Amino acid sequence: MDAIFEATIQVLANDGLIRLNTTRVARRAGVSVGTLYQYFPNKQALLFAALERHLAILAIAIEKACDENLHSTLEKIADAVVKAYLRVQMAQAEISPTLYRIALEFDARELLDLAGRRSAEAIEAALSTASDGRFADPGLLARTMTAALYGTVPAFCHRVLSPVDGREAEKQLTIMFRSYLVAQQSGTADVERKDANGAGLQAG
Amino acid sequence: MDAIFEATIQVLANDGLIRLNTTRVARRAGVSVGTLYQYFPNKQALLFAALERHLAILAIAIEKACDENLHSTLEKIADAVVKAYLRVQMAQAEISPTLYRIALEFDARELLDLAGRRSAEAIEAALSTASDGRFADPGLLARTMTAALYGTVPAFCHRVLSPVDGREAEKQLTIMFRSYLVAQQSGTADVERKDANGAGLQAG
Amino acid sequence: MDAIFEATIQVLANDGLIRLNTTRVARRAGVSVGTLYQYFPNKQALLFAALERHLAILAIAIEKACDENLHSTLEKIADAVVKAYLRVQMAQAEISPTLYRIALEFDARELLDLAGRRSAEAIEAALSTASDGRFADPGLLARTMTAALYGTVPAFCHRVLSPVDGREAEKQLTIMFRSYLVAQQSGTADVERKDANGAGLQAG
Amino acid sequence: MDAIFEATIQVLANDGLIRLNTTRVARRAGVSVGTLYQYFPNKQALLFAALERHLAILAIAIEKACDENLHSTLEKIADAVVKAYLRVQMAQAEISPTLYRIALEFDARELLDLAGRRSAEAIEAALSTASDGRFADPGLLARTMTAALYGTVPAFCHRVLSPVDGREAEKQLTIMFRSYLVAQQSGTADVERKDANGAGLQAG
DNA sequence: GATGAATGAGTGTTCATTCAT
DNA sequence: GATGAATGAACACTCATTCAT
Repeated sequence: MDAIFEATIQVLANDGLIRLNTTRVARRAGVSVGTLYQYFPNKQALLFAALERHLAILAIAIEKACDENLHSTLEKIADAVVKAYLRVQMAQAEISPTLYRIALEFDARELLDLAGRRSAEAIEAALSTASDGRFADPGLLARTMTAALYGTVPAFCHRVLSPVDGREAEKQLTIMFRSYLVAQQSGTADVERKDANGAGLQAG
Repeated sequence: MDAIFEATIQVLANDGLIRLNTTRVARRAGVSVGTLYQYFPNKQALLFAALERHLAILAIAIEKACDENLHSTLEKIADAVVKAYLRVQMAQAEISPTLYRIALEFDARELLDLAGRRSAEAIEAALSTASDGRFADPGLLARTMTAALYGTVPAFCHRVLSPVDGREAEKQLTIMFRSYLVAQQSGTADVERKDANGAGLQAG
Repeated sequence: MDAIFEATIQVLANDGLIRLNTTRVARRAGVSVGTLYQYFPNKQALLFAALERHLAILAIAIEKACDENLHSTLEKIADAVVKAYLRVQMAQAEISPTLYRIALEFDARELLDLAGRRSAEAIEAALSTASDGRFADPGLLARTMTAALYGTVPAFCHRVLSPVDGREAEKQLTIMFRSYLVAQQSGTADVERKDANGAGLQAG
Repeated sequence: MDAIFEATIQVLANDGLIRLNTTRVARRAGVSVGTLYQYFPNKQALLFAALERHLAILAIAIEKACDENLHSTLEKIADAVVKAYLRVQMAQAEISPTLYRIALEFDARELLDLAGRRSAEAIEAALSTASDGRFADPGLLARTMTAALYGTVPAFCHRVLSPVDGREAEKQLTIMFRSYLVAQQSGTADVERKDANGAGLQAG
């Protein structure tokens, strides 16, 4: 039932994870607990579904941004990726910290990995076709960027709720990503020279 | 009792946050629940104490790294900060994701803010005395770096457990930080030009 | 569930207030604790409900006695009120002291006030229509009588359990009430002459 | 230790019976729990001691009032007894309801009986020597008066805290007691004629 | 005699899950 | 398929009492 699903999100936003229980979700959805358990085997499944959808929205946004920037410049790619990610996070600011709590509370490694992999692949595709640069290992860069993006933002997004602060975050992150890409491309950093073919961060 | 404290960390590492309850912690510490409650007023206080200690160790490590790199080059500062942060996180890899779960579960904003502020101030001091560069707003850079560091690593550190992966993470993060600092200093990024006096990310 | 309600009364009578706990009540009612908490939000509510019912029975008994004695003589009114009150108390002799313990343990002032007010109003109505007397302030008398009745009996009813002792109590109380009413009506008491318009005891 | 005893009264007045625990009492007395348990075998003994003292003060006050009114008139005896009882209750208004809670909570029948018996005996002595009346059974009257006094007042004294209300209570009770005595003496009440030699209320 | 840290049974309350209707 | 009453294990926390120092 889609109503149950919506109710989960609403309860999460209004009452928080601790006060979320199956009865409350069912009541909000206008059904009985029994019905809820006919659609979701248990509470965890319910929460995972909510997290899964949030991550899917995120991945789709990044994929779209990358698709629209194939054959574009590095600058534009970096800008688009950061902007796309932050747009979604800001729009779901109410629940996204809670969703990350779910990811930690239960072991949602797979879910995070999947979303991370989709994003990293999309970014890699964009970087590989960039009009103004080539990389030894675009996949490494893509995974690192994804890790930084998925890691940095949510941990702080409960502190970056206002549009103003969100804007600042976007600018600084954009600068960081752009300069990272440029640094890796030109190969001027000592460290990079030695380790360009390392595994990098696992995106996810 | 220090045994209670140690037991909390152990239970957190072995059983996870959901399965952590006061009785279990007490039993592991070899004392009774009553004794536990003589040292900690409630469960939250117990968990906050664990988180607080972890964050203090982090902040101290970064402060030390910065103090040792006053009047140093930007490269060395970036290297030292990243290395210091990761050293601590890798050493506490078992529990640090769980500790961050605590921070989300209960509202530990203050604790995080304090640690973030200490780190940002130390980094700012180092950047301000850098031998090879001046910044319009070193505080902004310091806060952004802190945010990126504190945000990126813990969300993924349960995935970056092995020393090998830890090394890779260190390299990529170092490149990112170095190039970010250089980009901000030289002022070549379009975005930066427009927004150099923005407030940036709130570190914490 | 009515079984839960009955069980509360039984546990109160057999084990006393200190040994009454939700689990015991539930077991006695033949249900689980969870079920109990579906009908009563918490322990206090459970106990208040028991007290409330007892007080309602009392108030109804007095109201009925007064209604049946409108336009009757003072003697008959006094007799009827005392008899009605004592009938109920004797019938619930097992639990009524315990119920008063509840009233003291938690703050049940409102509940007591309500029952007292109902009784006082009924008595006032009867006194006002008495065929053989007029009073300056029938409300004052009614409130004082209520206070004396509600106060005197329960504090001692665990000592006045047997029908024999109950009978004695009834006689003495009846004499006291009758003579009080007569004294107030004829105005022969010195004290009364000075204070006939005082506020009297708050019934409840 | 007398300090422990005082502390019990204070904690009872400030924190109430529910929040009274041995540790708190000991701390307030400036001693350790261990010391407390050297003077009182358990918590109940501690509370009984407090109740005992309160009841003793009450009994002494009534005894004194009666002693001063031997060979006096019925009116004066009634006045003196009511006044003496209320004086003590009003003076200890803060704790007396709580003390009665103790009496109900634990089984303090003996303690109450003792105080009641002392009061009843003193009243009987006064009534027996009254200059203006003789009674078939002064002991019965004395016990009934004690029961009414001990019963009526405490149940309502938490509602009759202000001196003003206390005064009103005193007046009405005095009228009731006086007229009761007069009624019994003259033997005009129908009920009384039949039952003058009944056992009456057990004073306590 | 005094101390106070340690004990652990006991309490109120919650909530995921089941299953008879 | 839908319901929601019933379940009962689990948990945070308290406090009377003990006993080694």
